[in-house]
Amino acid sequence: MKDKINKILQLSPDLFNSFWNRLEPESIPKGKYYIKEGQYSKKLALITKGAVYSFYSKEGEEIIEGFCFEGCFFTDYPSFINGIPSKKNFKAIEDTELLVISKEKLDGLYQANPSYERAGRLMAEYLFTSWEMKLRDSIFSSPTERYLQLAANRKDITQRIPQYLIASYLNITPQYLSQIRKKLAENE
Amino acid sequence: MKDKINKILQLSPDLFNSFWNRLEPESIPKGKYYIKEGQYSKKLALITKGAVYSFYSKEGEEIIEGFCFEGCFFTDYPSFINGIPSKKNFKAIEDTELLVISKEKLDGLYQANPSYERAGRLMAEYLFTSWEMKLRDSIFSSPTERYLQLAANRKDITQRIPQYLIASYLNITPQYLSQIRKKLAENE
DNA sequence: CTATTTCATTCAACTAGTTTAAGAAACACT
DNA sequence: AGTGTTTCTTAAACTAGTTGAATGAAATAG
Repeated sequence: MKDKINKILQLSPDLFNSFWNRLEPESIPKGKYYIKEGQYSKKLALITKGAVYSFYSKEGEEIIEGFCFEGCFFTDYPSFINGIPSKKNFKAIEDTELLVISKEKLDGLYQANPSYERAGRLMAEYLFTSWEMKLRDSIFSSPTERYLQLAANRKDITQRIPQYLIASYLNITPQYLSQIRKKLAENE
Repeated sequence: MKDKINKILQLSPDLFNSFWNRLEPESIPKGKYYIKEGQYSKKLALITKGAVYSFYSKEGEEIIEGFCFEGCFFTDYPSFINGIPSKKNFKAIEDTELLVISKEKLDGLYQANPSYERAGRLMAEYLFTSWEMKLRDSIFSSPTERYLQLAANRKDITQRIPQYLIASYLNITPQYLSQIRKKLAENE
């Protein structure tokens, strides 16, 4: 996992370890919130075990934005970066173990060594470009197509996550997802 | 305009000027492409005059992602950052004047001074967070609501941009936008 | 200043996705 | 095991948004 992460950050082994040693363990029990909308997200969290999903709430409904599994960093970036209240929520799907670093400590690293500045830039660029791809995908493809892609490329999601959450992620009702699955099964 | 830009980049006056002096003028005539999908986007461009829009093409249709006006930086970021072919197009809506910097020169700056590294990070973070807001907006609001927001907050768009492009931006057909406008006008 | 193309509107028929409501299946808990 | 709870499926009625075709208005070219 460390290797996978440093592929993005491109830090020297020493600097990477120094970053890693500043991470502190936390845990979230299944079904519990880690961040609620309105709160300030002051920590960057890495999942070492478990799964978390992020969602907006609209009229009591959860509108799921994404899922995070082992090896994935998450935080509410607008809140973390700009110090504004978070507009979304993060909740554990399973019992989850984290390694976290506070905004202050991270800023400390940025100032301590330009390599961290660079790592921060690479991270933001990485997030930004993956974001673009997600947006493109959601514009381009119908729910059926997106479900097919998910089933093909993201077994981690389709196998670990209940269907009504997947429906919310695809931005459709569970009933409609059921209908899609039925049609796909018929055409086998 | 310079002030507005350096509010994001947070460079010292000297470093900002040094960056600014590396920019080179280019121009795009109305209706012409600046980047076509499949090409490599190797420059970051700032609009000093005119307007540009970016779009994906799907079965011959243009699906508009966004508009850029004076003071706005644009490039295909995934292509620019990761050196992959661009998946979208950029075309001038009006005769447009640019200031551009190549990826190589920008990387040169990053290496020359950590302040640029920091500016790059701030830029990527800024883009990333505005992206999130755009995505949230498009998930949350109906086309009618989004049109109302546009009409209220983005006169630059509704006044300068033809309606069929706005429809594409809202991800609806021009016919439906017409219908929306009619209904809104009736309820005045 | 007319001819041509491009843009905006209207309408009717259609399709994709929602809603409501009900039953079936899986799960959790003494 | 059996009972309550949560998840998944099915179906019918509905709504939002599309398609296609026709019409008029505006911009552009020659």
